[in-house]
Amino acid sequence: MAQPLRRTTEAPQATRDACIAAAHALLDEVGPEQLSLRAVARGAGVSSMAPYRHFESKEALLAELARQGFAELGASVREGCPNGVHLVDFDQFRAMAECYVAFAERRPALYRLMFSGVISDHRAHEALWRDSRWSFEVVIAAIEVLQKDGRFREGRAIELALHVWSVMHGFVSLELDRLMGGRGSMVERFRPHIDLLLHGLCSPTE
Amino acid sequence: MAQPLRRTTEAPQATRDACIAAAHALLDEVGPEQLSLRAVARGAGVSSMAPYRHFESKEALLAELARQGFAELGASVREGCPNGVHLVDFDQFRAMAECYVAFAERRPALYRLMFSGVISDHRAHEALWRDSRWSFEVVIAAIEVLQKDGRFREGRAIELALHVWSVMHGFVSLELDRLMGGRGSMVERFRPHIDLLLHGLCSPTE
DNA sequence: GACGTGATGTTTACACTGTACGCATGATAG
DNA sequence: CTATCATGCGTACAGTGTAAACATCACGTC
Repeated sequence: MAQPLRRTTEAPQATRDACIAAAHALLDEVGPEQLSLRAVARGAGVSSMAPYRHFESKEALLAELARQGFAELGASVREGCPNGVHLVDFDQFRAMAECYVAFAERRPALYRLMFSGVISDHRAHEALWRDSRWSFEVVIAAIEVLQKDGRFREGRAIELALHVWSVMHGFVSLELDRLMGGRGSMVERFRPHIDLLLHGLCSPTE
Repeated sequence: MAQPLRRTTEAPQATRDACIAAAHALLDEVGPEQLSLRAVARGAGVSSMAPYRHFESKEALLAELARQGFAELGASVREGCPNGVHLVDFDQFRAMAECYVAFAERRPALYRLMFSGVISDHRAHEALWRDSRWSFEVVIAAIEVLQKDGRFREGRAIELALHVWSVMHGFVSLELDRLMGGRGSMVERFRPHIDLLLHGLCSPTE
C-alpha cells in the first residue's frame, strides 16, 4: 500500500509538533548556541531519543525551526505590500523594509538561528533553502516593479536586491550583537538607513 | 613585591601563545562552532586544563581570538588610506571598504567568530570591545572628512558610519553563509555595492 | 644554604551533550 | 491471528566544559 500510515488514537506527529514547540520556547529562552536537543526532549515531555524518530539530527530540527522562521519572515515582508508586489510604491517598499526589521525584533533568537553557523549549509536542507529564497524573492520582485516605473536605477534587479538585503541583514545583525548603541525600537532606528538605502537605489537623474 | 614574576628558563606565556596559535589553526580548520577547548589544548601540546591558567573560560579565549581579529580588521581597513584618514578621498574610501571585505575573505572563520553568538556579549570583554570600536572609528573619521569636503551629505557621522558598516557586514555575512550566488572573489562582487553605497551617501545636490 | 609563596601544569572527576543500538509497544495489513 | 512497521524508551559511548586537588619549580626573604 502506498498510502501513508496514520495512528488514529493520537494526533499524527504529535511528538514532532511538541518538539518543535518546545524548541521554539527554548530558543527564545537560551539562544541558538545554548539550545540542547535533550532539553528540547525534556520540554516536550518525551525521552532524549524520541526526537530522532522525527528528525535526522539536531541540525535537522534546527533547520526546520529556521525554515519556519524564513516562512514567517517572508510573510512579514509581504505584509508591507498588502495590494501585491506588482503594485508596490515607494512607501510600501519602505514598509517592507520595516517589516523585515520588525520580524527580527519580534524573534531575535530565531533570526540569529536562521543566519548563524549552527546550520552549516542552508542548501543541504531543501525545504530551508526553498523558503529562504521565497522570503527573498519578494524583494527582487518589488525592485523590478520600481525599476519599470523609472524610480530605481537600471541594472540587474537581483544585484540591487542583494544590496537591500545586505543593508537590512547587516543592520539587524549588528543590532542583535549589540554592536550599535541607541535607544528606542530597532524599527525606529532603522528608518534613517532606509532613506540612505533608497537614495542609493534611485535613478541618478532623480 | 609588586613586580610581575617571570620564569627565566622559558619564554613567558609560552603556553598561552601556543594555545592561541593552535586555536587560530583549528578555527580555520573546523569553524567557530566546532572549536573545542580540549582540541586546542591537544594542538598546543598541553593538558586539557592548562588553558585555564591563562584564560578564564573557553569564551575568554575565543574573545581574545576575536580581539586579534578586530585589530587585524582595523589595520586592514587603515591600509586603504595610507596617507592617513584626514586626507581621505573618494577612491580611498572605496579602497577602505574593499579592504574590509578582503579581510573577511582572507580569514572567513575568524570573521564569523568575531560576529557570531559564540561570544555572548562583546562588551563583557573589555579588550575585545575596545579593539572592535577601534576598527570602527576609522570609518567614522573618514566620513567626517568627506562630509567637511562637501562630498557626503550632512548629518551625524556615526549614523552614516553605521550604514556603511551595515552594508559591509551584511554583504560579508550573506556571502559567508553562502546565501549569495556568483563567481569570482568576494571583493570583486562587492564593488557594485560600493557604488550603490556611495551614491546613497553623497549629497543630494551632487 | 633553607623556606615559604605563588605561578603554572597535570590528574581526576562530574555533569552534560549528541547519537548509535537494541528492545517494547501497539496499530494496522494480510 | 500473525507479521510488519512506525514510534517511543533505556542503555551506552565518546566527547565537551570546567571544578578541585595535587605536583613542580622559579623566586624573594631569611
